[in-house]
Amino acid sequence: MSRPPVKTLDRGVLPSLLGYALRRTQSAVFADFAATFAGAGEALTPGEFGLLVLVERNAGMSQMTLARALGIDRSTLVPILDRLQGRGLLVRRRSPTDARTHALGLTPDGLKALARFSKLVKRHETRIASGLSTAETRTLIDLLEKVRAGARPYKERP
Amino acid sequence: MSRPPVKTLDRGVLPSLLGYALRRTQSAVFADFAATFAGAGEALTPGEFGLLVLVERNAGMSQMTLARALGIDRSTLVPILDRLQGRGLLVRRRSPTDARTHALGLTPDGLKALARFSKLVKRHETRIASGLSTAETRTLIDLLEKVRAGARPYKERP
DNA sequence: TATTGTTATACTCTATAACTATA
DNA sequence: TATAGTTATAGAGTATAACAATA
Repeated sequence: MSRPPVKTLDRGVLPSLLGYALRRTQSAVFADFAATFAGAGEALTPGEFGLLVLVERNAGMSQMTLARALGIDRSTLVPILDRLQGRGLLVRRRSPTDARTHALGLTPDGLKALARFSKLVKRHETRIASGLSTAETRTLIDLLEKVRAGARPYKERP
Repeated sequence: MSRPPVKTLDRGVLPSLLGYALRRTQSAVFADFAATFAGAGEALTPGEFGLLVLVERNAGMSQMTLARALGIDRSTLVPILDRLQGRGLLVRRRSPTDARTHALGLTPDGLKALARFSKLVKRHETRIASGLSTAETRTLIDLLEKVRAGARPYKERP
């Protein structure tokens, strides 16, 4: 019945395996996020949640501004907004001051949904941090920020 | 010149923002990995590196075994192996004991490439951990493992 | 001329379902 | 009947290049 064990890259292969630990944890956390939402009959990705929060806190922002804040190309953003708009959570309004841009905003439904989503995210955050003390969680976030600071920026200046 | 500041979700929105910190750090680390390889004229993703290490350490393993170890569907694995095989790094051999399966292995070129890749990954790992002491790095990996343990598993048993 | 949003196009990663060869 | 690998297909995330509208 039992399969022979597979030698993984857990140990010995690399000095610290920080990147690997990060990837595995991130994957498990993503799965927990999805499971938390699915269990409540909702469907949302962490990226969509982040986007909605950004739009809620910066009502009227343009797609370019949002794309920059998310670190993605403006063309990538288009189908993502299409979907959220199709779900009735978000609207593109014509900016009165610059007709080239759209003023993004949440619909009343979007605001209600975001309130529900935030509760689920809190539940999710509580679960993934359940093995850690408050101090440990604080330490973890601090260390993650230090790692982020040490990583090379996305685009090297040419 | 300066753009008005965008309110992000850094603070106040959620209890701990662990998931968010994880995502941002993971993204920066991924970018550093890519930049490290691009800077050396090589191209490889963290996932491809992990796959190569797995095959090197488990020569003759089948695609199903590898897919399970990677946590992906067997159909997802096919084009990934196609590409690595197309680059001459990996081979699918017919298993002598079970003709349904392929015995995976690295080519001599694949072994040489993996040695180069491993040096680059060490360089990358050193850089991303450069802001941390050895003890902090150890702590970070331990805390990440605790988080992973607290997250719900991918598939709930039905 | 430069910027914004969109479209067209192209990869990659991911999955499910159906097919084939084998067990 | 069950398993391994493949293919067909589809959805999402990512990008670059070109285009129309507007500044």
